[in-house]
Amino acid sequence: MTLREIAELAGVSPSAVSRYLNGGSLSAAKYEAIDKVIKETGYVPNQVAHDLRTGRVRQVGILVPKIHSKSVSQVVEGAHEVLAEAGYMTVLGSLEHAPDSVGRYLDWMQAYHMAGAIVMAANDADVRNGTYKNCDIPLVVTGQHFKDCNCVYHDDFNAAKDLTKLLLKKGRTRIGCVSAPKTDPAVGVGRIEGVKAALWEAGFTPAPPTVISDFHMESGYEAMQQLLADHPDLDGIFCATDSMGQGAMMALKESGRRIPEDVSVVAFGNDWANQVSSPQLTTAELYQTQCGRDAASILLDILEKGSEPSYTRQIMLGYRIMERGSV
Amino acid sequence: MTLREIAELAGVSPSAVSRYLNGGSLSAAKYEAIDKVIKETGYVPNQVAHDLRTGRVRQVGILVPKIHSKSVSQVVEGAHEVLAEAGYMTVLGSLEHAPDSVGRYLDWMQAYHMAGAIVMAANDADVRNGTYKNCDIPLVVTGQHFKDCNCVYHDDFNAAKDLTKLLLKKGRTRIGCVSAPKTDPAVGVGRIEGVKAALWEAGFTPAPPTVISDFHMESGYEAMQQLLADHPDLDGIFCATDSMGQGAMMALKESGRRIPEDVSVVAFGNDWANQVSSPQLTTAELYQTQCGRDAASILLDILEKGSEPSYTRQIMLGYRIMERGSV
DNA sequence: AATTGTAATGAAATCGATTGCAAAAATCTG
DNA sequence: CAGATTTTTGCAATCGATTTCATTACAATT
Repeated sequence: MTLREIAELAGVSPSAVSRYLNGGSLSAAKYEAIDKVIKETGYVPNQVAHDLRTGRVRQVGILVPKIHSKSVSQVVEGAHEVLAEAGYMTVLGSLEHAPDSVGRYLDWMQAYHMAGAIVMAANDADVRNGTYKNCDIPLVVTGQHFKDCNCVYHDDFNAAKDLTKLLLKKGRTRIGCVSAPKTDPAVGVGRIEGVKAALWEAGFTPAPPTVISDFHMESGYEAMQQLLADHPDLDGIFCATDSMGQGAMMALKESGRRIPEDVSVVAFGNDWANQVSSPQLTTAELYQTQCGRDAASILLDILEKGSEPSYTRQIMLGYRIMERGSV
Repeated sequence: MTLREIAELAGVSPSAVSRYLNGGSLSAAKYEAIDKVIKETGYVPNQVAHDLRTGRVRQVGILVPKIHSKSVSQVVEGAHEVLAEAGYMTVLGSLEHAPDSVGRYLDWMQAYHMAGAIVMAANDADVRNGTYKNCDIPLVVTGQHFKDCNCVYHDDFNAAKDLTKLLLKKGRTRIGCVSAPKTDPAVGVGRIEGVKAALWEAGFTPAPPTVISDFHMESGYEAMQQLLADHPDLDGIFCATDSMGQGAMMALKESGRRIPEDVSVVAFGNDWANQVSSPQLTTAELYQTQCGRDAASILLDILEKGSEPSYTRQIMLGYRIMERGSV
């Protein structure tokens, strides 16, 4: 069923049908005739032809490091919510099985003339080699702060600082860290900087002993064992993510230490698992869903309100400390 | 930059450029000339125009009840993996903020002439009112079994039966259930049927006391309290999902019962939280990622191999019982 | 009744690719 | 080397919409 066929059936010109669909001056008689034919035939306009002619594609790409992860799925959910509301489709691109394909995905999205894209920046390598710059659709980066680039990110620094202050307030003075790979600037670097800042302000000058782990619970478990082997007297542990925090708690309990009597533990993410572990794990909650919503809103601002695209918008989101039994 | 401009710059006809892009007889000299111009200008063919002309859109829609959920994100991940590999984009549609819009999404996907769609059927209302039937792009339904419909689903019945047999093997004879709403045929009905079948075969004729809960931990907690109020002597609890299982364990512990000494608990889903709770929760793991992969593969079979579309394919996936401390 | 302004109408061009077809060029026969 | 065969080539039509523009119809004004 094409627009032309509808026009013939209704005895009008194609232009009239187009005006029926998109609004334009049309006599009541013709309107009715077209309406009737369309209802009868169940005609649906070909969106591809529409998009080609108008040059506007109501699709937004979202690039993520992987899909099945709490923070990622929350950001996607937030973005989808806002985009769907505004009539845009969300097109997914995951880097999990093709880690170096940010450029390929962006090319693809440009080829489709998509309205814009949201990029969850897991690492900043692509920013350094300029993948984002020479892209002629509007982009918003999430989870990481970059100069000259629309972005929505979390206050990892202060959240980590507050968690550390909480450890100090509980009388902990020998703090150790289970960190994440440095390739992730926000998680692997920013959070540890927050810890250091809190310790520095409290007068503890040497940097805290830190072991780098790779996000998983098992790896957090091993990292904790290593920390304990080198520094058996630690009494406060900062973990960069919840799963590593849970792994660390396992190692601590296994070593005979009591939480929080002997050691306090804090982590990051507010996963629901933290409520079922014993003790419950104290964490900082980041507003991931809001992050996705805000990224989408920025995009819509650029697309719909036609606001200055060269002006870069940056949004830093807050956090919430969830104090639980582990401190 | 359009194909025509490239043709002019290279001094050839548009057809030649098209042949360069899509493969077709072309002299070496012309090939080189076009290649040079394309490399210099960074030309990317307009995919929308391509799709309009060929009538083939390399996009597949995936309809989900919500995005941020373990099982959903796993299915999406599996589907995306297979689709991306085959050169298709994954377009997301979530029903969370527009519960009744399965039809609207399908219309949208048809308007875009997408290659196909994967539908995670959270409830079967849409099947009953035929939303899926009068859709002229190929569909694959996941998570639920339907006649005359491509689908990939789990063996909820036997998984639940095996979990129940495990309870029986541990000497539990007074079994209670925390179930899910009946609007979800697989989770809310199929799993309980499995429990009943196991009990029946073991000679326990009366149906087990069952309270319906709505998936969340809090609601599982309340359901368990109610079960205990009505049947204080229960010694084995079957929960239809992990989160409800964790809620149930909380209620049991709070009532002073010891797990697994006084009561055994089993649930469904193998969430990682089950490893950090104490005791660790025994569950059945379903292969959600595989479910997504299989759904995508069925679609690709229909699209690429052009296999009989009227022939419906049905795949039932297995499961794995993860026995842990809660039994 | 003549004039002016506004609303309605459809023919034709356009978006940016692909493709059938006939003509031209190159290659292969004997 | 003429003739048959195959490979290259570009013109023009096409996919299914939108949109400009010139024209017609109609109502309002003087």
